[in-house]
Amino acid sequence: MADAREQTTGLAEEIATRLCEQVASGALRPGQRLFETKFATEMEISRNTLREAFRLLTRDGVLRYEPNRGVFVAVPSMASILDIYRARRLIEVPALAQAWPRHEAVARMRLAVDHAERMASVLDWRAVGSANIEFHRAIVALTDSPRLIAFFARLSVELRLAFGLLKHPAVLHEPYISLNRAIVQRIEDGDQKCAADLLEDYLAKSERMIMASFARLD
Amino acid sequence: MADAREQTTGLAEEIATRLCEQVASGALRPGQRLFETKFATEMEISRNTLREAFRLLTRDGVLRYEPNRGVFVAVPSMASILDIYRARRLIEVPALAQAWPRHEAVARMRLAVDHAERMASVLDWRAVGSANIEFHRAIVALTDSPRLIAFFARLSVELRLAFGLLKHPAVLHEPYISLNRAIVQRIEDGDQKCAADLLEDYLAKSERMIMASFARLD
DNA sequence: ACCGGGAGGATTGTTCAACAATAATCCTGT
DNA sequence: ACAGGATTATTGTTGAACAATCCTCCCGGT
Repeated sequence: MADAREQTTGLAEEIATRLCEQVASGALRPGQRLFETKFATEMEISRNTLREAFRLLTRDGVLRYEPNRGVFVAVPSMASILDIYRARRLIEVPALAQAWPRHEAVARMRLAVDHAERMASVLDWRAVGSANIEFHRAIVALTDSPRLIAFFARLSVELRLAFGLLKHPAVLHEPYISLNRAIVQRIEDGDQKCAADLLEDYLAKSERMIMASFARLD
Repeated sequence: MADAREQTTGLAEEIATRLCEQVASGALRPGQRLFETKFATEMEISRNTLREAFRLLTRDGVLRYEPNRGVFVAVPSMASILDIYRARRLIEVPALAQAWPRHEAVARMRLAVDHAERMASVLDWRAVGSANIEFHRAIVALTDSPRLIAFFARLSVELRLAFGLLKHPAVLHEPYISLNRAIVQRIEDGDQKCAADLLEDYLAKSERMIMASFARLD
């Protein structure tokens, strides 16, 4: 979502991606109410344009409308986490299983892992989380399917939202770097089957972990 | 997309679904330009509200923005058809393979097949097409996954758009009714594996057919 | 006849101001 | 303490305005 786009596409979309980034980065917290007038003046745009941006993000599941009360940052639930992981399994595993080892997205995967490792060495765990998500986007990019890629982009924004809800200790992201490294290694070696199996493990482990963190919340 | 929603959700969304229905029903043809002032006055809403609706539908892939020229009804290409069928396979086949035979969506599948047959007997082929798509939505509903269901709803709108582009002979929809009947029968009998195989055949056949029709166009 | 280049009109992009409708808050009288 | 009504804040929707951009068509030069 919050990636390559823009140009002259229009102010509303630009605002939408900016808001999306703020949500993903944690500047806007889940459940927070977004007042139209306040944000419009802050971002120096008109209320109408802001409303267009809100509509966009509502469609993406980043924001939530309440009929006559306004928009709020979406708050992820256990049910939504389960749903997201289910969809992830459905998309990512076949994507990896049918991967062409010399697809350009493999390089993206490698870059994402490297970046995650660098960020981990500086203890910037939020950046590690972003890099890990970029890794999985690269996996989906292996399919060359615009619709699957767009769908997954939405899922990943929602996922970042959920991560933002949790406390951010190293344990949330650090263990997965080496797993990702193993996966990309297998793909580069041409062993898609094994890579897909590893990914399945990854997803199971990650899902369990995030659910457990969630349960420890409220 | 153009289904259960509404209530007090807001005028823009209501307009969006109405436009979406018009697109799906063929009242708005692919490639057609949508003038803001014209539609705003016709539908008796303000231009601002209409623009919000446009933004919504752009996100769904129903409309297309061209920077300083306006919005157009999206026109499906061969590439998009291929992409849609790829995503359909990825989602529908596992959905069916893991189906619980007494899931309520099975009844929806049965109803859709019955309806398609009735419409075929009256030679209303557009309605047959809609019923067939409803059948496949019901398949995805077997997953109980809100995100997959929403994603598939988008795909199905795009698909209807593509059908609208084609000439509408019986051959486009009629052969698939009996295939659908066979699939729902297998599910009711608890033979998911066989149902999934049948679905795979269905999709392959349907894709070949639509691609051939497409090639015969321009 | 052909081509370049404005002039003018149409349409979008964005803003602003206004008001009705609804929800939240506060105040008051018991 | 609390029910109920008045007040305020916010959203929902509209209309008008103006700049920016694109399209068309006409005109003049070669």
